[in-house]
Amino acid sequence: MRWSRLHIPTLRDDPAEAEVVSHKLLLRAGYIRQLSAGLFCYLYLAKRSLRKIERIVRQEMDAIGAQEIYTPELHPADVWKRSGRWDDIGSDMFRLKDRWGRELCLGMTEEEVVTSIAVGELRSYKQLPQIWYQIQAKFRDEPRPKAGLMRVRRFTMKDSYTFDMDSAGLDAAYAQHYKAYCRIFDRCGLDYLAVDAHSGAMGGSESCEFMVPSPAGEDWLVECQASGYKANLEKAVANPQAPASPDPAGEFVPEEFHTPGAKTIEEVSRFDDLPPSSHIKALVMVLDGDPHMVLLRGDHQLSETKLASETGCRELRPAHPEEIEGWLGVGAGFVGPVGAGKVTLLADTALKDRRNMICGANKAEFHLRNVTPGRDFQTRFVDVREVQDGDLDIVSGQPVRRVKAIEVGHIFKLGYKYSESMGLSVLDESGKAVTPIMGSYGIGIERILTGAIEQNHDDSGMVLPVSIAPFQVVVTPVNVKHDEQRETAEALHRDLCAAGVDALLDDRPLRAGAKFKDAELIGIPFRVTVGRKLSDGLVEVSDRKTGVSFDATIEEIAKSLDRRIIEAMPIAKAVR
RNA sequence: CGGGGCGUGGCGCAGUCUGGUAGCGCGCCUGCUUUGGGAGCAGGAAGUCGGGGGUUCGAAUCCCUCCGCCCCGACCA
Repeated sequence: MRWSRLHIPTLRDDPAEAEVVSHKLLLRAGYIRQLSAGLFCYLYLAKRSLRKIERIVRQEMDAIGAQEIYTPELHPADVWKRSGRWDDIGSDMFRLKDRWGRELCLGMTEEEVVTSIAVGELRSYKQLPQIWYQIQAKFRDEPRPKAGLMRVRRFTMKDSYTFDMDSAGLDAAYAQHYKAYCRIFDRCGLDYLAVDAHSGAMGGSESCEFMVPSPAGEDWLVECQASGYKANLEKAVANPQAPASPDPAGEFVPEEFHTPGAKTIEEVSRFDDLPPSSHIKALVMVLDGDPHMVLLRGDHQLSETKLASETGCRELRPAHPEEIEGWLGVGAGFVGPVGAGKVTLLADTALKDRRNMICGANKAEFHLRNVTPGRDFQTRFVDVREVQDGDLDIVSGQPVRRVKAIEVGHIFKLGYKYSESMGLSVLDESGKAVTPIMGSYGIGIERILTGAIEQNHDDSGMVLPVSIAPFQVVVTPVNVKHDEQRETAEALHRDLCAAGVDALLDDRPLRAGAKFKDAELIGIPFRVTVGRKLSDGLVEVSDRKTGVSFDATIEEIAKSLDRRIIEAMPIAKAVR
């Protein structure tokens, strides 16, 4: 391709609306343009790069025997009603009506559609297992699209679905996907982690997220290097650090003390000289309409995700101030478990075996000291605490740390949720109807590009892995008016393309500096400069990542570049 | 949905407080010079100042209203 004929609108300045690196660079390098909040147009470079990512994904999916299919992005409401998710999913789903008033939605995931196909097609155990996948647009009406391609309302997803006769079959399909995903992310040059994850609205028993550590990420994962433990913060477990001061020994009776104006743990601890870890934090939450008081150690944070999965509730929110007043007769700052009346108590496991703690007295301006869980109030103990930096790993006892990351893939063991609700069944060897067990597996195609940019950039621009860069090589004649330089560059470019190298010819009539800057900005891994050394029969090859350059003769260049590209190509490593 | 910010040629911004008919840098076009790290000179094109309404002799500027975008929070498969 000749750069002079391409539309690659690079910008010198960072667009004002971009905050995160990948967003800035995608705009500046002329990869994307925004159409509206969370909606982006992909220009030529982005499209090329995404196509390369998709190609890797296809190769690895095909390699595990998955079959590529396509289903429409527009779904009739009917299939979603059959699984129950038409009502379960709220305003995240784009819903619309056709001219007859029939309800439709834009697909945000395809379990329902794929299962409905399976219902019509699969009859016999002989047809199983099946792995179906597609690479297709998904739509989510995000409350807040942000950070360029990171969180958008339309994105490209590789989603696959497996159907098996039994859980051993599902385990195998899940393991196959796990391995394929590792190979995909390795080959895309990502530094990633596979973490234990929460299944959320997808349902199912087990799930694993593929996370790319990056400060720009929106998810947290928890990792212990000593034991290799890795989990999404929503699911992570660890032992809390010991309380900052030991509980007072002895059998004391709860006793009120005056704490005027002290509503937060911080403020109350000024009255009692005890650290937050000696306090009980009481949060009034509404779970499916019912009042609950969730008790945590004063220095701990509630994980709403854990609370939801521990209680199995569908809807969860903090109580409004008026509700708290109504149920407990006092404002939020002074509520506590002792004498909480009809409000259901739930305590975090970190409060088990603690004694003589501080908590709200359910009386304005008063707190209680010497409160011992299990003696002064009865409750169920559940793990609803968000893991903190420095907590101790369950297995190794070593500290864990929290890391920000971008989710690029997620694999789920779905179980029977969709096959059962939608009536999928096949006959087994004995002629008995059996409900197949399903799995579902997703990859965010654009997030691979985003993650790669976040992890690979410098002050000059993107430094893309050669496997997903829009071009592998750019051939740059320093001065196109110089006939010999121009002709040599054109010939080189032709030879490279003929040799299977994905090369771009920068034949624009610009000064060399401007061309170098642009090539660096858009992240082409190698540059061949045809310039003054041509009189000695030499051209210069420079490596975008290291900045290192070397001279090569024109005769050798195709071969030596080919070798460099192969060496630089990220390869699938051993499965982690 | 709550809080904050912004909206002026393609991009980045000034001008708004204090009303007087739009400016700077980059980019773009033409010519000449230049040509290995975002060239120089000369000439030029390009703006419903987000939309609508109002106040005023006069509105980018003041008032009302609507829209859009970004950030924080809530939410999130």
